[in-house]
Amino acid sequence: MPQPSKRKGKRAPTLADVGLKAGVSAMAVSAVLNGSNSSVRISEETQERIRKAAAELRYRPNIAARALVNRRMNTIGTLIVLDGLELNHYFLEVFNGIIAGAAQHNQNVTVFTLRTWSEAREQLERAFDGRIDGMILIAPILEEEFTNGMSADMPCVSLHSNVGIEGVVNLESDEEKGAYDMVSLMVAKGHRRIMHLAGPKGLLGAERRISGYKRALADAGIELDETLLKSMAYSDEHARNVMKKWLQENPRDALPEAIFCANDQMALGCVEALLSEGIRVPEDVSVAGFDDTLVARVTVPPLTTVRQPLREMGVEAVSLLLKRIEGNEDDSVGKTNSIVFPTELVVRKSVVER
Amino acid sequence: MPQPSKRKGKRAPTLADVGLKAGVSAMAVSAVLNGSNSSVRISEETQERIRKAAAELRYRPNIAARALVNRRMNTIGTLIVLDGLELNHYFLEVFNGIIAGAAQHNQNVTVFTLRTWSEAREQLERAFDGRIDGMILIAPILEEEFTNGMSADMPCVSLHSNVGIEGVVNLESDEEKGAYDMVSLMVAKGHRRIMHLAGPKGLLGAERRISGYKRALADAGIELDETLLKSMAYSDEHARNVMKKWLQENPRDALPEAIFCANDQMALGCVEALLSEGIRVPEDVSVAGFDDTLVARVTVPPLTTVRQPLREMGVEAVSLLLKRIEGNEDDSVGKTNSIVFPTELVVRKSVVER
DNA sequence: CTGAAAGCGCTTACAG
DNA sequence: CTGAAAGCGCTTACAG
Repeated sequence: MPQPSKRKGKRAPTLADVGLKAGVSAMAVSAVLNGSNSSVRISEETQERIRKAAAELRYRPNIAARALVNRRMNTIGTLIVLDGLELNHYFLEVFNGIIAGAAQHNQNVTVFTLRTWSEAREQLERAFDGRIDGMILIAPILEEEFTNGMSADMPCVSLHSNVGIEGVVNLESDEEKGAYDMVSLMVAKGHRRIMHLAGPKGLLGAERRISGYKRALADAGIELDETLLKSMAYSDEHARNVMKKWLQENPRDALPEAIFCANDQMALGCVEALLSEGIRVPEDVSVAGFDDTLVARVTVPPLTTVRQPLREMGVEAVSLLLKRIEGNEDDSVGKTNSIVFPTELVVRKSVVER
Repeated sequence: MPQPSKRKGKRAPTLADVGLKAGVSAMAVSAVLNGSNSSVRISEETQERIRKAAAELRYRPNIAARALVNRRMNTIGTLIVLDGLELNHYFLEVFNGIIAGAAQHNQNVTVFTLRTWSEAREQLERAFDGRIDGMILIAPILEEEFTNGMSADMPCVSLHSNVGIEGVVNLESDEEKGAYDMVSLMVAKGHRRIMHLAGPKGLLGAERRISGYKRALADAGIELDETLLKSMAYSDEHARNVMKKWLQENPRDALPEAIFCANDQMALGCVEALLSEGIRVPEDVSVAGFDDTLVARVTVPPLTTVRQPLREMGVEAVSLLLKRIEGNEDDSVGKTNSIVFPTELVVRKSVVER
C-alpha cells in the first residue's frame, strides 16, 4: 500500500536553478558538478562560477531523478528475518561488516526484514522496484522452488545460505573444520564423553558442525553416543531448556565431560542450566561455543569458541554484490558459486584440561 | 563521488507496457494499481484486465520515478556513529525498535554512519537528496552552531540527544530518576560507601545519572565523597582500566561497598577488574549497571540495572518522524520538543544486602 | 467516466 | 567547446 503524500516546504534548488544563477545551461552544471565520462569541456572560470552558484544555493542533486535515468540507486539492501523481534549477535557482526563495506564503496544500505523466510520471494519482488540495486540475503533458509530464476533481474549475494541458489554467490565458512578443531581440542584436553548441542536439523550450517563433531570423535577412536547429540533451534533459551531437561532425566554421573554448543548463545544457555544445578564451568564440565560473537568475551568464564570472520564476510559480500550489479564478475566466482572463509579456534577459559 | 553506471539486463515492464497489454492508457493502470485519491472510476472488468496484465508482466512500480513526482521515498534514515567500528548494544536495541516501527508504517530504513558527530551536518546534507524523507539521529553529540536551521528542510527526530535542536523532537528517558532509584536501592540494602563510575563529562545523559546519584546520597544523608565519583567514556574498557588503577592506588579497606556504573558495558569492565584482584561480586562488593541491554542478562552474576525502554523509544521515534514528515504534528510535541520515557529498576543478583 | 499532456530533476546522445 | 531536445517511469491536473 503506497502512501503518496507530498512533503511540505519549498522546492529544493535544481540544476536549472543553478544554471540560471551561473548563466549556463542545466546540462553544463550537471557536467561540472557530477562530472561524468562525458566529453564536455568547460572553461575553468565557468566551472568556478558554476560551483560558486551551486554552493550559494546549497544545491544537492536529487537522487531519485538521477536514479531514474541511471537505473542505479547506489544503495544495497539486506534481507534478514527478525525472529521473535530480536536481532541477534550473528546479525550484529555481519551487519557491521556490510555497513563498513558499503561505506567504502559509497553505497547506502537499507534493511528489509521478514518474519519468516517464506515471505522472501515476495519481499524481494517488492524491494527490487528501483530503490536498491542488489540484495544481501543474510542466513536465508529458502525452498528450492522459490529460488528459480531469482537472480535474473535481482542481483543477490547470500551469507550462510541453506541452499545453493542459481546465480547467487554464497559466502560461508569452514564450519566442519571449525567443529572438528574444537572437538579435537576437547579430546586433546583429555575429554572423551563429549556432548554436542546442535543447531536445527536440516540446516546446512548445523549439519556441518555435526559432521565435524562426528569426524573428530571418529578420528579419536571415540564411539558416537547418540544420547549426547541433541538438535534444537539456535537460541540460548532452547539450549537452556534442553540442558535442564537432560540434567533432570539423567543421573549426575552420566554428565558429559565437555559440551560443544553450535553457537555462543546456546553455550550461554547451557552454562546457565548447568549453573542452576550447581554444576560449575569449567571446573566440573567444559563448555565451548561457536561464532565468537560479543557474548563470548563477556561471559564468566570467557568462552572458548570458534571464530568465523563474520565482519570480513559482510565486507566481502558487499564487494561481490557490487561486481554482480555492475556485471563484471570474476569468472572464478561465477563458477564456484560459493566462497568459504577459514574458521579459527579461539581459546579462552571455558574448556580446560580434564 | 557518484558512480553512475547502468545496470545491465532487460528493461523492467512499465505502466505503459501494462497499459498496452490491457488495451488502456498508462494512467488507467496507475489509477488501478496504485489507486490513489484520484476521482478516476474504472469499470470492474477493465480493472480486472489491468490487474491480470500487470501480474503476467510481473509489473512492479518504479519507486524512483514515483519518488520524483511525489517527493516521498517512504524510507527513513538513521544516523549513528560507529565508534571503533563497533555497533554497541544500545544501538542494537534502539535499531530493533526503529525497524519494527518502520515495518508497521510500510517504510524502509537506511543506515548512515559517521566516524564522529562533527561530520553530521555534512552527512545530513548528503542524505537529504531525495533518498530519505526524514532522519533519526541516534544519540547525537552536536555543537549548537551545527544545528542552526537544520530541521528546516530536513525532518529529524533525535534519541538521547546531547543538545536541544530547534524543531527536532528529542526522545529521552528519565535517567535522573533511574540513577536516583538505583542508588536509593543500594542505600536501602545497607550500603553507604557508594562509588559512581560515570559517563563522559558534559554529556547530558551522564550528567543526569550523576545528579540522580548525588540526590539519592543527599536524601540518605550521606556526604558525597568526590574520590568515589569518576568520569570516563562509556565503555567496558575504560571502566576496567579506571577500576584497576583505583584498586592499585587505594588500600583494600577503602573499597566501596557498592558501585553504580553509568551503563551495563561499564559494569562489565568493572566486574572484570574487581575479579582480577580477587574481589567477588556481589559477595564483596555490589555492582549495578544502566540500560538493561543484552549483556545484563548474561553476566555472572546477572546485573541489577536500570531499564530504559530503548526498543519502544525506537518505535515511537519512527512514528513521530512520520508525523513530522507529513506535516501534521501534534501541537503538544511541537511545544515541548522533548518526550521523556520512564525508567525502571531491574533487580537481579549483582546488588545484595550488605 | 476515460485519455492526452505536462512535469518531477536529472543525464545522455545529438546538433550547432 | 557549448546548448536544445528527448527520455527515464511515474502522477497530477486538465480536457474531452
